[in-house]
Amino acid sequence: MDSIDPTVASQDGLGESAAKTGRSATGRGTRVGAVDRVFRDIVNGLYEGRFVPGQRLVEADIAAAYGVGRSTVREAITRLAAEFIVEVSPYRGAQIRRLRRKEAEDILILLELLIGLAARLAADRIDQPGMREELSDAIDAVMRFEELGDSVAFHSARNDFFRALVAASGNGELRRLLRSLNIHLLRVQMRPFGVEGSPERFEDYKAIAETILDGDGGKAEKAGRRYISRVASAVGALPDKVFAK
Amino acid sequence: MDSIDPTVASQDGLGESAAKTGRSATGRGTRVGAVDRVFRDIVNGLYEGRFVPGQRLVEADIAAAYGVGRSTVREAITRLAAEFIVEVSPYRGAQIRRLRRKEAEDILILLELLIGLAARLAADRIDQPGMREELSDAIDAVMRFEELGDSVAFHSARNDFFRALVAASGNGELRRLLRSLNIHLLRVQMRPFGVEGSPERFEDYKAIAETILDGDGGKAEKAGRRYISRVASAVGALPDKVFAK
DNA sequence: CCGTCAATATTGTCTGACAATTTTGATTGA
DNA sequence: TCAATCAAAATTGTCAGACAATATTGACGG
Repeated sequence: MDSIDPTVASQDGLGESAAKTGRSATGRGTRVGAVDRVFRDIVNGLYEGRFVPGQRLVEADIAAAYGVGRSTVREAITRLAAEFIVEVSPYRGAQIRRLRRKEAEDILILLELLIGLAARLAADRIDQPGMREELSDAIDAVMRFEELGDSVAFHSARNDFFRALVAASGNGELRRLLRSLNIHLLRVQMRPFGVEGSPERFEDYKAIAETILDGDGGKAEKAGRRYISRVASAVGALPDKVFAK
Repeated sequence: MDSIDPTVASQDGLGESAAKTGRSATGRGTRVGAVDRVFRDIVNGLYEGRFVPGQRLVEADIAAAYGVGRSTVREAITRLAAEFIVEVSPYRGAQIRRLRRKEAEDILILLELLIGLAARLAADRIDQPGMREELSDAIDAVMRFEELGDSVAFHSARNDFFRALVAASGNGELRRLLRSLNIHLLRVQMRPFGVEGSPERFEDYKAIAETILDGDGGKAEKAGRRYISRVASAVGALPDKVFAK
């Protein structure tokens, strides 16, 4: 019954809001079905703290909370599992993945490579119509938070910036790949320890954006990699209790 | 009813054989359930030509063919979709993904980066116990096919080699990431055109293995990247009809 | 406090149902 | 003949209920 701490919250409001926001994974702007609604809301809930790493997802509870059938929940969980957001063990159910230190390190190694690539490709394509403007807007939005502190709005702006960056790279598979790399989890797990809000990061964001806007692929790649490498250092300095196992 | 050409073959034999072979995605050697059986058999079927890119997967047909419920099929398809092996559109079902030229190119760009990384990391860790031997065996198995022509056994040996390579890299996330990059599809779609069997490739395999066994990370990375880059050239030279859209 | 075992909870899967939507095929009009 | 139209059929999306398999819990005795 009441299984866990930050339990599946309000019955309807959340699901509804997610339903309106969402776009289908299928690509076109299709209306979202019940599975999508549940899936999205759990991912969003992760960011909003309604679900936390380690939390168990009991099918019946979720079905009741969202007012959907168990098969729908099951499909949503299957998708979460396929993206490695949850771990499923047979007859023991799903729980939100909690990264071990080694896993976080491994992810960051890959992330460094991929963000570096994204930055380089983006720089090479910056003269594509609309590209420059979009990226420029995105970085401006981020930099506006340099004075202000950490906040939900900041995280959102920074997300948008990286989304724009990856989009600018023009490599669709890269977008997919980054999604299956669990940056979600990394962020959520590290967030309470202020890895990402610190002032020096703004230097990095600025450097990435400027080198890309200059069309300098080599420097952009370096800037991208340096940023992730610094995040990795910060993560490495975190105490054991942040990580699983 | 009878919807497509290479239709879901024999009723029982395939599922059974897959069931015995399989290991669960969960990590441990758990017994596979019905969903796993279907999922695996479709992926294997791809390699064996029983399923081809573009083919439609009708839930009821598959359920009947494997003797499972539709919900089971549905879960299997959800997993296939999450790994981008099939594309699902609402109310129009799933069909095996067929790569466009651009997608294949994008994949190869990423693959070059990731195989390069895998080779470098593997070289750095080659002195880990058992590592050297495993990789050595794997490359020997591959090279044994230099004289003989292309064959199923060769593909299997080469797969084992790369699996060993990635395992040697010690980066678990890299393994996952490579899985969600659709090398499956790339291979299957290109195979009829002999991209991978050609003799020059053996030079590449040898170079990768030797540099890793020497523990030379820099050279290993280069060798890995060069190999993929050559595959990319070959793929680039293929005619349009190989690709979708 | 520790092991044993039954009661309970939860997952894995099947079946059957029905609405929503797409696809197909027949009919009609130009 | 061809194209537009519309009903019939096929297929998917979702739910509910059922039951076996397995894991977890808690009571009991030592």
